[in-house]
Formats: sequence, structure tokens, C-alpha cells
Amino acid sequence: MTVWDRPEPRNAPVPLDREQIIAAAIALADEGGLEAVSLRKVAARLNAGPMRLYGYISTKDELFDLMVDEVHAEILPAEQPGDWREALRVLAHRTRQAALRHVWLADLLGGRPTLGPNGMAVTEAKLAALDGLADIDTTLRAAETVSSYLIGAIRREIANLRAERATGLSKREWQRASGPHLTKMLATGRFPTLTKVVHHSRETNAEESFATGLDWVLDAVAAKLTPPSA
Amino acid sequence: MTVWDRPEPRNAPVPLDREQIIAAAIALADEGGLEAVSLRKVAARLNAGPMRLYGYISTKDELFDLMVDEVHAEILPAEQPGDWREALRVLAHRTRQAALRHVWLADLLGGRPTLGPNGMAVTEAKLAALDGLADIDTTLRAAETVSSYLIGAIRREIANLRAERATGLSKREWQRASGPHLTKMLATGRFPTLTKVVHHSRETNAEESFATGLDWVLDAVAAKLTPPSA
DNA sequence: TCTCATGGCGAGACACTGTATCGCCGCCGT
DNA sequence: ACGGCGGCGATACAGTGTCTCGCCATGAGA
Repeated sequence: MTVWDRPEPRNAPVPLDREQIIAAAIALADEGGLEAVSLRKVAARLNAGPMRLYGYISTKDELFDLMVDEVHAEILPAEQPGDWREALRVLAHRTRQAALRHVWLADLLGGRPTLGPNGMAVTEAKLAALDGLADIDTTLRAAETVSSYLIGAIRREIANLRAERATGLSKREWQRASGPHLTKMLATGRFPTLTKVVHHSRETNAEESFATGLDWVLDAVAAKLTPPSA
Repeated sequence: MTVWDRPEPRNAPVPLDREQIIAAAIALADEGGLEAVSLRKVAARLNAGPMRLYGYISTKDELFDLMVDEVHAEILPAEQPGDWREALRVLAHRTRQAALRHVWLADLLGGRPTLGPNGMAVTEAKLAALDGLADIDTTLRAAETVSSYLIGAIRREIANLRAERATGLSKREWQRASGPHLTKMLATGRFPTLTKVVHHSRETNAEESFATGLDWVLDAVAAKLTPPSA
């Protein structure tokens, strides 16, 4: 065996730490979705063998948790508005934007408790915005209600976005032209209200829908924070 | 080769239709979660080879869609209350109960548009409950907002439930005893509000939390359906 | 400077996965 | 009784997450 066919002693012996692993995994997910993330591919991107990762990570789910936490760092704004409502609104919109940048986030959001440092910082920010405006239980319920709406709305939006992308058409076009199944379903007459809505509703802008629903939920929260009797 | 070692001409030649496949898949998922559902195992449960399923199903994701739609059949109540608010409340609670019966539903809810007949029937029911109480766009927005809360709240609840089950303790116990990570995190002092909430909030009942948040959202919807000016 | 022990690393193995291909075999029509 | 057809499953393939184990490069000690 000559020097030439002997493998290099190490392929770019990058020191390799968690951050790099997470970054590589996120890059992979951004490009090809969550299912494109395999430990082998993440390792390959770092010029390492698959088993090397297990020094920094103990399971694939743990890697997903770390990815989610990393994105939560993007979500937390530099500075928070003093107004609780504005603070929650900003947090919500930043979460949505992060999900649009990293569509795979929708698959993970709400799937596990967020115990990472950044995720907890976001939770803290939500609670802090509401702190002192009502008793603790109401504060907690308010934060949870807003978060629930957030998770559901983002998931729905991304799900629709993917469906549209799959057919490559706008929503309106999609349901009319490329959705023969839906058309047939509606034609059965078993869904009169749905049919009416589909045909007569305005062309919807996703961001506007999100913002409107969010405002409604915030209205509801506001009503509970400042009880009408007080 | 004798008769004895020759395989039976067919292992219980069950005619096999979609319903059975879906039922088998749901049973598997109920027992071992979504990841316990593999085409091989589903087929085995029906005394069939894996490839047999492809006559009724074209991909695994499609099977998941069918499972979700099947559960939506459990969700639709026999009869709907006339009161829109009560109708939506019943629908929401039935969805939650279905998710508690089939925890894997939380992983799928909101992940793809619901285009199955039962899923669409549920959507129809939601819209029908709100029909005529406002213009079409408001109706749609209301239904979507409630659905978003529903998806997020269920996902969060199931995520927590799984985390608790993993440690085998009650929520309170969990965060106090078995969550050394969390304890350490809170001890850093970077999450003052969260810490306060964790220590001072009431022991929470999941169903009550869900119901309360739902009521808030329904309040918000009610306010939009009957504008204060009218 | 030479040697030895240590431990990080990766090759390989294992038990699976979803899905495509293809040839057998039982059944139905003639 | 025979022939052709078609549904079915064995087999194959490219992948997956994770475990085990032995190599080899690096450090310490003589």
C-alpha cells in the first residue's frame, strides 16, 4: 500500500461540537425536510462517521429537541415592548416567521415539552409580559391559550402551504382545478356550508388570517386579565 | 415435500378491505404508538404479506391519512345542539377525548389538510354551527381559530402527558423531583416569572385547563359574531 | 527517543423500515 | 380438462437508528 491509497489520517479533523451538529442538521432539514435528516447524513456533512455524533447526542429525538431549541433562539426578540399585548404579538409573529424559514418546525412544534434554554426563555418572555396583570393561574392559562393557538395555527398554515406546493398552484386554483377529489366530495351535497364557504370566501392571505385569529385570542385574554367587574 | 411442510394454500384467506387494514393499523398505533405501525406489522396482523396492502393503499402516509379520517368518524356526534357555542364545545371535547383514546392522533392532527369524508364532515359541522351568524369570511375565520386552538391544546396536553408517563409521576412531582434539569434551569435565576408560576400555580387538571382556554376562545368568537355596535 | 497504555473513533453488524420487481400458483372460463 | 390470467408474496434494494468492537493515533512515562 502506497501513501496514495492510504486514507488521510483524518478527514479535516474538525473539533466538532454540539453547535455544529445542530447547525448541520438544521441545514439538512431546511433543504429536504425533517425526513432528510439522518444521523449518517449529518455526520457526513461534518466529515465524520455516524457514531461520532453519539458523543454529543444520545438519540435522534434528542437532536430534534436541540434543533427546536436552536430555532427558539431566533424567535426571542432583542428587546420586548412594554405593552403585554404587543409583546405577545411580536413573539407570535416571530415564531410564525421562524416556522416559515424552517418549515419542519411545524412538525415538531408542540410535540414535546420545550425544556431547552431558549425555549424556556421564550416561555419566560410570554409569562413575563403577562406578569402582574392578573393572578398567577390566570396568567398561566392566558399564556397557554395563546401558545395553543400559535401551535395550531402554524401547523395548519404549513400543512396547507405544503399541499399547495405539491400541486404547484395557488389555493384558489388548487381547490378548483387540481382537487378533483375535493370537487367530487363537495358535489355530493353532504357539505353544503363548506361548499358555500369554499366558493364565496375572499381569497385569503395567510399572514392576515393568522394575525386576525391571533388578535381575537388576544382580545379574549385581555377580557380575562381586566375583569369587567373591576 | 410432504403435505405437512407444505404451507397452507392460504393463511385464512380473509377477503381484506380498506376498513380492516385501517382497523389493524389503528390497533397497532393504540398499543405502541405511531412508530409501531409498519406496513409489515399491519399486514402480518391480517395474515397477509406486506405487498398485499399496496392494492388498497399507495403509500404509508396515505394509511396515516385514512387512520385520522377513521378517528374523525368517532368525533362527529350523533346529533348537534342547536346552540352554536354548545355545538363547537361538544365537537372540541369529542376531539380531545378521541385524542386521549388514540394518543397518536396528536402527532398527526393538523399535519395535513383533512380531506377525508369524515374529516370534512367535522369541518362541515363546525361551519354549519356558525352559519348565518356572520358574513362568510368571519365564519371561516371563527372556525379556523377554534380549530387552531384545538390542535395546539391537544398537542400540548398529549406532549405533557407523555412526558409525565415517561417519568411515571404526577406533574407536580415530576417537575420537583424527577426534573433535575428543570430545577437547575430555574435555579439560574434567568426565568423568574416561570419559576414563580411553577411554584405558585394551582395543581392543574388537564380537562379543566382545556375547557377554560376553549371558553375564552369561544368568548372571543362570540364577540366577533355579534359586533358590539349591532 | 522509544515504548506502552488509553481512549476516541469508525467500520461493520443487526434488525428493521418503505417500496419495486417479478415469477409462481390457484382459480375461472372455456 | 385444460390454459391463461391476475393477484399475491418472496425477494431485493437502499436506506434507517443504534450497538459492539478493534484499530490507531496520540498522550505519558522511562
